[in-house]
Amino acid sequence: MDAEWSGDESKTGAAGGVSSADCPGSPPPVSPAPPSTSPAATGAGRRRSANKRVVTVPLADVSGPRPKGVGEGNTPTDAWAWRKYGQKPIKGSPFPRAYYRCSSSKGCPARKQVERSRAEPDKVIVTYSFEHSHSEAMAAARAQNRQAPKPKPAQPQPVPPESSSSGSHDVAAAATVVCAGGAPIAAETEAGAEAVEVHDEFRWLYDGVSVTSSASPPDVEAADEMLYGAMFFGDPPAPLPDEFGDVGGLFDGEGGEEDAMFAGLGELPECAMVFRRHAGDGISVAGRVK
DNA sequence: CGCATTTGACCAGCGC
DNA sequence: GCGCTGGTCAAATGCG
Repeated sequence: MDAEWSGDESKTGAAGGVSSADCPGSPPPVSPAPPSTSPAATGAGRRRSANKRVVTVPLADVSGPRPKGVGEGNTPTDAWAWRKYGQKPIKGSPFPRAYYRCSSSKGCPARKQVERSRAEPDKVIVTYSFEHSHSEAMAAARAQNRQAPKPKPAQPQPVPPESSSSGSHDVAAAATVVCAGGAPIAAETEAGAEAVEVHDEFRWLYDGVSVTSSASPPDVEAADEMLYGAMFFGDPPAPLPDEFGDVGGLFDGEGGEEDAMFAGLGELPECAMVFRRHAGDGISVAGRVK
């Protein structure tokens, strides 16, 4: 399913089976019964087996014009305020994974991971973990606080926080699953919010690797070019897109492919600050990771 | 001045 | 038991 709580996400190599979590067409039974926000995954207990909800979103949907000024995870449409606290290259995936935590409330355990689907570069996978321990209003207020001063509308879809049942809602529950074809399986009230939310989330994805392989829709490519033309499409002589396009398929396999993938990265001139460090990690993969 | 993002290092879980 | 990978923390830097 698109949204599902996976008890274990061990070394499945990034969003391993997530890719399959596309939109089969069935509405995400986002059961409001989230796994008790166990203390797991809290600093001390870095639990990878923590319950998580995986949501796949088509990049096409998020390739829209991102309002500048909006933080990575601090989206205008998302009532929740997310703060990026880490990013790491995932083995088996050409794309890094970004870690966000709810900044709306101090002790809010809500977290989410955003990564681009390796199988489907035109899709991104958002993994939600834990629920928010505060009301959405709080988040909204906070978010607005920072966005209000912004002269630019930057709000394609001002999702009224009230739309969603306030109170103790977990992002996961509100998580919306959008179909790959761009067909939003809109399920919850925050459907739009979720979809749009990703917009910002994926900024790094674009920055990291403008993967718009041939599989990605033209608009995506255009967006990439527009957004990162100077960074990737303008500087790098090598056709990265194709590279990753192949990579996507290569990854279906595994093992040696990784090397190939990283080898490709190595070709990247100075692609991206994101890769600046990935290069190190990634390249190390050939010999020693981390 | 405050907040968010970025980056490096460290820790812990999981697989072999 | 060892090694690998993922996840989180903390410090530094940049921007609003």
